[in-house]
Amino acid sequence: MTTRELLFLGLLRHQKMHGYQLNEFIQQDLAVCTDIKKPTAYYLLNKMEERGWITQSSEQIGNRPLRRVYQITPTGETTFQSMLRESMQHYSPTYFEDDIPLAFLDELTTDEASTYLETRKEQLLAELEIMQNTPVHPGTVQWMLEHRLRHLQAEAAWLDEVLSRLTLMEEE
Amino acid sequence: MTTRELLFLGLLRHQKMHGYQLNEFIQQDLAVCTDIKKPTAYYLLNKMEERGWITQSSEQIGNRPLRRVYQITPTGETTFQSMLRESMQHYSPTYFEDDIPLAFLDELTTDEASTYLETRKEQLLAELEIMQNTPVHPGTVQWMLEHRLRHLQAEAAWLDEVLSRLTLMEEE
DNA sequence: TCCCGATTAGTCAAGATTGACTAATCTTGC
DNA sequence: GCAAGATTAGTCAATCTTGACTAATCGGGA
Repeated sequence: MTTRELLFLGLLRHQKMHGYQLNEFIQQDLAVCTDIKKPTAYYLLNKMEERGWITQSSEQIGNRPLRRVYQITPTGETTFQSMLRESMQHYSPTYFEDDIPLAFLDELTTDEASTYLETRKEQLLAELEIMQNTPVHPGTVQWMLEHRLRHLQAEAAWLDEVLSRLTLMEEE
Repeated sequence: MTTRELLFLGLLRHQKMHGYQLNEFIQQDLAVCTDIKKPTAYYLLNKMEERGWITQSSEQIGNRPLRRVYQITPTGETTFQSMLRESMQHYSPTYFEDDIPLAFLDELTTDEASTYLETRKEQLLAELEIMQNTPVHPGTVQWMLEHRLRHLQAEAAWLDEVLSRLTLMEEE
């Protein structure tokens, strides 16, 4: 995912941030769109520094441990601009992990399959519920929420169809 | 993705296969649901052998290079059964790489953004076209195709909405 | 005041993934 | 009959990702 680097650059454009802050923001506010783990974040930030897209400096507040503050460079800004345009105009296919078990649906009895898929559906509906009750986020994060909402709805509709087909097969 | 291992086990249940054959099948028939590269496949197959899920044996036909034939073991079959049930009942969230550029949509003029998203839409529609003209696949592969089709349609609808909102903003 | 769990800030080694490469055989067009 | 490209079958080194760990400081209740 090259877009992970785009994300870091985009976040650093508005303000310098330290590693912990970046990780917090990604895990709390951007959980809808990505799931970058902490060590991955530091790895990418180091790489970006080597490439000259950002700089690191150390900062200490009180007796807290030293922390690295990351700041975008002019090169980083240029990179951001071109990566944004590049990624904005390309559709990249998404693979659904859940498709693979689906390929072996016929190894289970229709009855057993239905039970499992009902469980899955409940989880899906729970997530839909959460999303629909999420307070409106400012700016473009809201767009991502809506995007995700649409896909979740498509997924729910699809699951319903699979389940009803299974029921039909069961009756035969 | 643990489901990649499920996939290999599922494929080997019906017939022993050699590495090349597995890779061919995944790239040609399962391109809708995954994109496992060749070295990843061999890596996973080796790991699965170490765990005792499959066995390797060498085979030579004519003067062709030696090839490894993979075969599922009883342990592998048990693993398949439990992995299938496990994965079938859990919904796992999908992240869309395209969401990240979307987060910085407001860094572009509405005009420029529209142009890029139109390009993206064309690629999406081209893929939709291909999928709708794909001949019906046998068995459950067809289900995956339909699943993907639904998500592509949701994506197209979403893109349309973003584009129309951008147009509204442009008029203000 | 002092102890314990939460928070802060990160590291490390192990595991997963892939682009680029190798090296043999086949095939087909002349 | 043979040279050039396609196909077969796989390897290797580099890169990316993460679970589990470390080690300090802070906050609040007994």
